[in-house]
Amino acid sequence: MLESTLARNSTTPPYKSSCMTCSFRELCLPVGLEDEEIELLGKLINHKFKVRRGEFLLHAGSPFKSLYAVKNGFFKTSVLKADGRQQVTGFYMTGELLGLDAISLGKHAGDTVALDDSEVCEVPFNKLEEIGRSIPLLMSQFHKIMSREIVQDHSVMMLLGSMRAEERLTTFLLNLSDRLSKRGYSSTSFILRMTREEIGSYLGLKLETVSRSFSKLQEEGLITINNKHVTLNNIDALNRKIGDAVY
Amino acid sequence: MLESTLARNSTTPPYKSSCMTCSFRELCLPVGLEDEEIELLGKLINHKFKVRRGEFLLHAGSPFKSLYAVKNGFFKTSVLKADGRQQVTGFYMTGELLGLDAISLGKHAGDTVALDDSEVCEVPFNKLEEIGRSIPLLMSQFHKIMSREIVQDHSVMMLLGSMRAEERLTTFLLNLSDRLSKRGYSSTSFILRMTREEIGSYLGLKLETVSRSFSKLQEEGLITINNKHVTLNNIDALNRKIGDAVY
DNA sequence: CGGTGGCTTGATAGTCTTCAATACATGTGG
DNA sequence: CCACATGTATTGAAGACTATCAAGCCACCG
Repeated sequence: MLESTLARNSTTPPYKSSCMTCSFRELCLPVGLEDEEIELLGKLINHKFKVRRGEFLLHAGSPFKSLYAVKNGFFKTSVLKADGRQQVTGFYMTGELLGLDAISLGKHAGDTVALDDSEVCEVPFNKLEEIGRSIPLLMSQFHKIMSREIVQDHSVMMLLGSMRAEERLTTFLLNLSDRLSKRGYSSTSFILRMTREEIGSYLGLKLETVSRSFSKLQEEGLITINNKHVTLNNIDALNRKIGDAVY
Repeated sequence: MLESTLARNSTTPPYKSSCMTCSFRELCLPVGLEDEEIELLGKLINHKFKVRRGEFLLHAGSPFKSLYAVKNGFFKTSVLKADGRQQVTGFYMTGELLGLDAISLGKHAGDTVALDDSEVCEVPFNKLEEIGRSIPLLMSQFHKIMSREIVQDHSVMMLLGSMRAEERLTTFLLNLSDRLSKRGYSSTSFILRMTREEIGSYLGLKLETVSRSFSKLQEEGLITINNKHVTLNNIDALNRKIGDAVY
């Protein structure tokens, strides 16, 4: 809190806005904007803060004021089930927007927790809507991002509704691989930031089933798994594994 | 096509716009708008057409140009799975917006089919974004609708990920009941517009399991089911059935 | 009124969960 | 820096739930 207040009050050096210099602007809200427009957007983001591993960014029920763009790091979102346990609804990495589900009810439906030391850019939502009126492309990009969230949720629904354990896990790994490669990381070798239980919660499986499925994929030679370190040995074969899924 | 062209060219009588006279404007895009603003919105909607039971409103892959507000009737949306079969992703009734998932990719991800004789209002999306700039509340309402879609998808994900057959079906029935009552219909007695197979596809179950779950709920005295006609005999008990779901 | 698609119900098989025991990893305090 | 504690992961065996296969029934439409 103190830190951010200081940051806001300190005179900004003759320096491009935060969005302008962000290496991930091609993945985030600024997509397609002119330089001056990105400057404007950057001025919205007067809070930019760190969230350490295990810390909450957002609590269920807290009032909605801002969206949060992930600058770096990794987050999970979860909602509270009737029985008191959490269900993971998504994992978020660099350039992705957190808090979209809160717009409708004016409060956050679930918790958002950092799974790795992270940094986020706070985007006050009323201001985003405000400057969106003068920057049509920004508004369009925002709509595309919301729509993308819906599309992704639909594909998760498809996964949960019609795939079995191994296929779900394979889909999950390929999705991570794809998103990581878009951000300049290896598509074949990466670290899982979440636990087996969190993966299971997201995929509608018990942690033991996740573990067994990992082992099975490894036996088949498709992946190598060592604790949290995964290597995809044959992405084509993994893709075929999903495509062939005939029920 | 011909019909709509005629409609557009014909001189409109001295008459309130379509949204202004629509009895469902409190459920739709006009929520919270002033009369003049609703007039403006109404002018966007120059297409308003019928879709008969079984007919397609939208085809997977077709280019995205408009959203469609359901004026009356009932729709299902579905996406094509890798194995060539369809998975139902949602059911839509009066006042709900169709096509939100197409914004991101510029084309429709799945099919939209009428399950009952229906009527929709076509909302050209570029024009919606355009007049949204001068009507902030319209834009806000649109954002809330998109966000609501995300929230709903998350609750379906929760359902698919952690509930068993009877609980899923109960949740589904209560959801229908709630939405119908908001539209002035009975919350305890209604007709299912979809088949057991479509319900199953949506809930991640086989049609036989849906049928068995219906029978089970009936044996327990919670519902009465007669083909497509359902009566909820004890909504409180049904709610408890979900709330108690401890895994 | 027959046909077709939709629905119900039974028996069996497959998949995932549950319960349980063990092993491993990480991080904290001595 | 090591030891221990706790959280995390693997694996086995038994049980629960849903899918599958199959037969018959029912409703609706032409």
